[in-house]
Amino acid sequence: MKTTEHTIDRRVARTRAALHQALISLILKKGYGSITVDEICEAANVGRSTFYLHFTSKDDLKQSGLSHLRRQRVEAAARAATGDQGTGRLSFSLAMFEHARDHLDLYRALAGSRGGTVALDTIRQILSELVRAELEPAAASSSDAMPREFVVQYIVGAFMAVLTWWLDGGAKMPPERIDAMFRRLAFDGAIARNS
Amino acid sequence: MKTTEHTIDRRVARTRAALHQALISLILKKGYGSITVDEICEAANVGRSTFYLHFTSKDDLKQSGLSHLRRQRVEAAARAATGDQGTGRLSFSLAMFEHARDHLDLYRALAGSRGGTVALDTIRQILSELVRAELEPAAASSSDAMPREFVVQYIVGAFMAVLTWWLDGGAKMPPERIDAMFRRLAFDGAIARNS
DNA sequence: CTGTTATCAGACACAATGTTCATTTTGGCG
DNA sequence: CGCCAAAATGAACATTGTGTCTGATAACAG
Repeated sequence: MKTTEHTIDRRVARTRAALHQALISLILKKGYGSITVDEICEAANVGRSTFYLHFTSKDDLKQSGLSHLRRQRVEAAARAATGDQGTGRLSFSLAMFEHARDHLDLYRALAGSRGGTVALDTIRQILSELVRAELEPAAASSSDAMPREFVVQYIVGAFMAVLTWWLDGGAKMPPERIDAMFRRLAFDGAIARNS
Repeated sequence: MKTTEHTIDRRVARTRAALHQALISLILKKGYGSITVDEICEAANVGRSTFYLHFTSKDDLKQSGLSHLRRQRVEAAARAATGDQGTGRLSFSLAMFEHARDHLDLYRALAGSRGGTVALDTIRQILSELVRAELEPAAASSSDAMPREFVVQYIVGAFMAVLTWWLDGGAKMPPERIDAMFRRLAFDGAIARNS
């Protein structure tokens, strides 16, 4: 036997990369739902049988791409949380906006109004973990019987909506600006009290 | 010719109702994505050719159901806005939670974690219109260059997330309670300021 | 009752999925 | 370089779901 070691054959690396790239470019072009496996293969110049050699379905391909992202985000959050605490809480937010700016196409495919359900749900899940972890120490703050999970869902929902809006609009504002606005609403409330 | 009047043949009414009902019950059972037209027809006891006599596709059936909802919600919002202003702003919120409680199955199918993309997007759209309209008069409040649309997306995103969470958990808390928590976060902020 | 209209079952063409197999490339390594 | 195991290929195939169309049957409205 040669080496099944943990080095990856260049051929599989190229094939997988081509397929991933083809997918996100197709999502941007025509939305996730209507893409067929044939189209992905043609766009990636890969035989259809080869596709099924690596992934079991279109969704599998997508999920595979998302697992990378999950690892990256969790690491980044760990760094942000320990590093500078000057940002107060919600340390994930700025890092996320910046990461999105640096990989615009990827994020537009994943969290843009195109892209469908799967990615959104996964990202939501990742963020929920991060926020939940951040809220953990502040257990005392949620005093009057407000379930912690409620707050988590509220924040993550708001963040995702804002992120999607920013991406769909072309991500023109700088990440710092969006982040500042998001934190402002999260800390001080979104609506001015009437009286 | 008889009458094409505006009265609807009983057979048509029964068929359509059966199909709509079958759809939401199937969504609850196995999620929207994997449902086939065949299954819908069998569940509704309707011939497949008859299905295509009324709707062009699965999505068409879903959209048709949503258009009812849209009309209802817009009317309800109009009533709530003019009626009692005692609730402050965000008058749509309580009405929505109550309506959801009264039609639990429907809402669990549309906004639960099952149900997929189409419904969520439509509901988000409806809510955006309502919030946008409510924010209109308070134009002055968003003083320092915070785009109004940003606030709209933030609020709607947070609301949808909270609604979904409540529904997926079985909608155990009373609407008033959820509503109060939502308003609290929206008005006073979700995170306690550090210092 | 009568004519209109909805429903039905079944057959059809079509598109996409996922599997299998024999054959050809190609990257890794001695 | 030259070997060979692993990867890629294209073609064929069975399967499932879609959407259309037919002629026959049943149910409604007047």
